[in-house]
Amino acid sequence: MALAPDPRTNQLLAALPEAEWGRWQPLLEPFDMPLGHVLYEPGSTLSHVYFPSNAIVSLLYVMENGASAEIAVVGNEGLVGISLFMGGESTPSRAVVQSAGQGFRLTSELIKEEFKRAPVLHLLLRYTQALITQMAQTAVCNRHHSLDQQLCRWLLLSLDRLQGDELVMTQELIANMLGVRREGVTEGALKLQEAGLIRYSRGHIKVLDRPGLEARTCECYAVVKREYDRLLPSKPAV
Amino acid sequence: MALAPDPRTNQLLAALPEAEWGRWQPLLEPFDMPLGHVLYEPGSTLSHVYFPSNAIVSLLYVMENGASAEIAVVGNEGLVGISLFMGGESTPSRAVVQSAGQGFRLTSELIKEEFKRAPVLHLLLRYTQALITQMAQTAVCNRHHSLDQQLCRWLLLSLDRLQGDELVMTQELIANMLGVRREGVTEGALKLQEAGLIRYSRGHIKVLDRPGLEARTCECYAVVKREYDRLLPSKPAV
DNA sequence: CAGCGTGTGTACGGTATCGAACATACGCGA
DNA sequence: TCGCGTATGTTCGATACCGTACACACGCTG
Repeated sequence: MALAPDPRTNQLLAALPEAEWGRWQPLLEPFDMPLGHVLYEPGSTLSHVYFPSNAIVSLLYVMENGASAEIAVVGNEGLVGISLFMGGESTPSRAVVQSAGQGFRLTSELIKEEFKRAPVLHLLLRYTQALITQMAQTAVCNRHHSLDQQLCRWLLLSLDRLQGDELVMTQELIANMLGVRREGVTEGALKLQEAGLIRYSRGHIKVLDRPGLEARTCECYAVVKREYDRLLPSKPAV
Repeated sequence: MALAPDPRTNQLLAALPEAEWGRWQPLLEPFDMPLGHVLYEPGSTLSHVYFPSNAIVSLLYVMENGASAEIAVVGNEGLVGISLFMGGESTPSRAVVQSAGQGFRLTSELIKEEFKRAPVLHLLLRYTQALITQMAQTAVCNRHHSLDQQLCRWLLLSLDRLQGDELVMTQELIANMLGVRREGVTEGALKLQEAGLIRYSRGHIKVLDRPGLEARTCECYAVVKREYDRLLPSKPAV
């Protein structure tokens, strides 16, 4: 209903070099962003990238039980849909308009055109997206899950990054990583040991029952692992 | 001391197309990663990107009071130093070897060579890095700061993304964003209103004393804002 | 202007984690 | 083999937040 604002209200569009701006300007489509409108759902393939002019969009992660946490906010300083040019096409999060307004959008084909020229980038950008997922999930996990669950998640993530089933790591250090007290890690580790899932002693942790850990952790571990597997298949690229 | 492992133990290097691999192989420098070694400090300009072979590196955010939280873990599935090719050169976090091992590294000049070809990318990648900072800081804030502080942070971040001093936003929605109960937001908002910092009524929040909010929030707001300002100066690029 | 829905205020016990203080115990090095 | 340093275990009260339940009250709509 409202008049389309100046596209260059968006600071990213405003910062475009003139050559690119000339190319993009005719392709930008004005787009209305009413409160609550969902720009993308977790896992869906994005059709556009969105440049808010005067709207705010929340990147939200919704957990299996329905609880949610905002991962980040995007306003006229940015864009919604980085996974399109990161190479992942989708993300595990949802984008919801949190404050109504207008913006502009560009089709996925056009934004991807801009990346055709740089072949190596894609690999690094895909990795970056996986890393971003890990960060986002860390935020969610910090908010919603118990220390015990987070400990399991942490052990599994670390294990995935090593060969073998043993970690050299004191509980004090783990506590630093998780941002909790050492005593809390001690109690959690005790429970895991009593359950026969791990065995540890003075800085050496041996994982005896990996599926058991996976059963005790929260969904966060699986979300991160799935994204790494999806974005970084172990085969060399063609 | 140990023999340098196969560079392609690192899955990113393994996934490189043969053409790139041929270019990179002679340039990769074997690199030892002893426990506790710091690959980069917050704010420092990176000299290399690191590809762990059998080590684990933690991306750690250390707060002003010394408390810390891990943002992400990197092992042989990835690399340390994305800010180099993201364009930001540095990050507010620290990278510490969490599990000793070896890896390879590439100088910043070489990795940046790979990006010379794609001019537009830089803008988008710089924005991405700012967004990543926001996510990381969200994780830290979730772990360490009070609901009251997080509420102030959230109001300020939202305000920065709008014009004016008013938000149209119910406490229920804010609670969803922060991942807390609605009642908690009510109590926090009450305190802010009683302190004369905001005034609100039925979904309309007016900010009366912005500096007052900044004084009440945690360092997280400033960290994020500083990174956005640094990475995305409002002037159009040349 | 009457009524109802939505947004806000309040109160309760329950619990996970904190902060601090201290007890034990493994295992390396002298 | 003896000690000492570092790693782990245990306890305590304090507190921030949760889950639930319910009361109030603004303002839109009929």
